[in-house]
Amino acid sequence: MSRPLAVDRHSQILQALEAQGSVSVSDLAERFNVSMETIRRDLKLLAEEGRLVTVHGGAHRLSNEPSLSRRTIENAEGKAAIGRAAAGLVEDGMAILIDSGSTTLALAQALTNRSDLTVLTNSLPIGLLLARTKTIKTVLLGGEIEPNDEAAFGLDTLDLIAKYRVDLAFIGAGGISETGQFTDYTRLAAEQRARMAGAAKAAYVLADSTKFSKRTPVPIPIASPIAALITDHLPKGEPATEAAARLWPIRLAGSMS
Amino acid sequence: MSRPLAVDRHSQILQALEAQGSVSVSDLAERFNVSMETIRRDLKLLAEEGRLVTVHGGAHRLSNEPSLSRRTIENAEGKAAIGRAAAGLVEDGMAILIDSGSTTLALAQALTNRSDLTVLTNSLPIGLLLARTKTIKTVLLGGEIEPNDEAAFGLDTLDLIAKYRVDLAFIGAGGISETGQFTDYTRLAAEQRARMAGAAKAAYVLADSTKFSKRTPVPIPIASPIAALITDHLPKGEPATEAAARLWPIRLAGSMS
DNA sequence: TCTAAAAAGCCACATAAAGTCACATTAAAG
DNA sequence: CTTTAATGTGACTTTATGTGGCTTTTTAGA
Repeated sequence: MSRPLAVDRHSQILQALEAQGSVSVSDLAERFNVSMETIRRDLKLLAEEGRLVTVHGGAHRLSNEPSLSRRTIENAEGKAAIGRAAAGLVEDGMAILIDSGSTTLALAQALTNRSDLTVLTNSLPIGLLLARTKTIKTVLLGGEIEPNDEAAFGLDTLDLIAKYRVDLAFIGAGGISETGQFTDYTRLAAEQRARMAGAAKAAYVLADSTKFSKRTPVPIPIASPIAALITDHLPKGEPATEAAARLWPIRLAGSMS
Repeated sequence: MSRPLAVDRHSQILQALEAQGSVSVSDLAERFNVSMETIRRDLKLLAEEGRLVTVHGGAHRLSNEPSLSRRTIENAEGKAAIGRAAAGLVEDGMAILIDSGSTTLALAQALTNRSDLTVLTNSLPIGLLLARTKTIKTVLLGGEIEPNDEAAFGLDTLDLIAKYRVDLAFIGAGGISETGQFTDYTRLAAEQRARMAGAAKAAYVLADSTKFSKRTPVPIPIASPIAALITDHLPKGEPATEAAARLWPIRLAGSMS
């Protein structure tokens, strides 16, 4: 008795997944006349290759993962405190620029009860949040959307930044290096954040305490000195903490309720 | 006896939430033939992931914004049918432009299981939806955000549109005049939609049947002839229906389930 | 405004489907 | 004929769902 090829089954599983979005172990076992165990082994294999995600009872396509919302949870309290502190710097009538990221999203949240502001941002969640207040004029800096950040990056975004001049800019960062420099994941993102800082009369960097122990590859080439680094607290013993404290003025956000 | 996948239920709950704004535990329990307790556990899980908020008796969207969501409900089935029909025109590898609006949002929804597409849009919900697929490259046409439309309009948006050339454009409309012309609420929006149509090799207008009885002040100055008007059905007796049928090729979207 | 019935939520426990792992079996390859 | 990779089997564990008792919230009537 000849045995059907396993690879055929694998490609058919992927095809079914493409068509239906999800598949169940029991259905597949019946369809291919193999045991559920075999199907499970198939799915496990394909999952290790990163071609699907297994769930109880079957598997579904990768996608629709709440990448941003999960990050939002990390040190949510500290970020909220930073957001409130940063919001305190914003005066009525100002035009400000808010970078993408979970910490800057906390700032946007803190601004929702304000009015008579113009906010520029490249972040979709921030844009949506502020536009819905209907009291804050919101400008979205368009461009190619980076799914993980849920924000726009690219040539178009850089072009748009260059067209505006704002009072304040609030910039995020991927991490802080041992030398106290702000760093980012990609060359493009680093450059874009630097340009954002350059478009404002005063630029603040928002980075919560977890950033001091994160290293990302690209330094953000900030041209003009920043007004302050706003953070929730300074982790002791980190080389990044002391280096940053020597380089930038630091504002601590009281992380009370 | 095999059990249906829980993840499918979860995504359907989220989808229902997207369309209706809120869902009730008892309705969902009946719809999926599971106990209310199971639904509660689902909602609790999704709430912990930050994808909805639970309330007594059910759940609703976070950031609940009525202006768009209410419109979304109006003739939701017809719009979904239009979305599916329009999605059928989109081939792999294409670059397309999707205008803002509830009807075009239905198109975006129908495209979420596709890949190898580039989509340009000025709508924040559409941009967010498609970017999260991670398989569709999404470009957001930035500009000033109009809160009611949750989309970008303005000089910046027009500039960005001019920089791109796409295969297909799908345009919305505020209403249809007695002479069969598409109309809009503001001069700017009308101009912008016309430019969008002009940026594509072929432009389709998506307008559901309720639009034939709506009159909005500004005609959309479409320069090149559109490829077709896609609608769910043609209301009888409306002067706009007959006028539009004389002016544009019409595609009817079968509004089956 | 107060109060009682109804609806919804919560929790602990029961159960069946799904998953895991070790081992047996079988077909293909050398 | 032996080796190897794939698949099946059965014992056991984990997960998902349902059920019933009890608490909380909502609603409606006095």
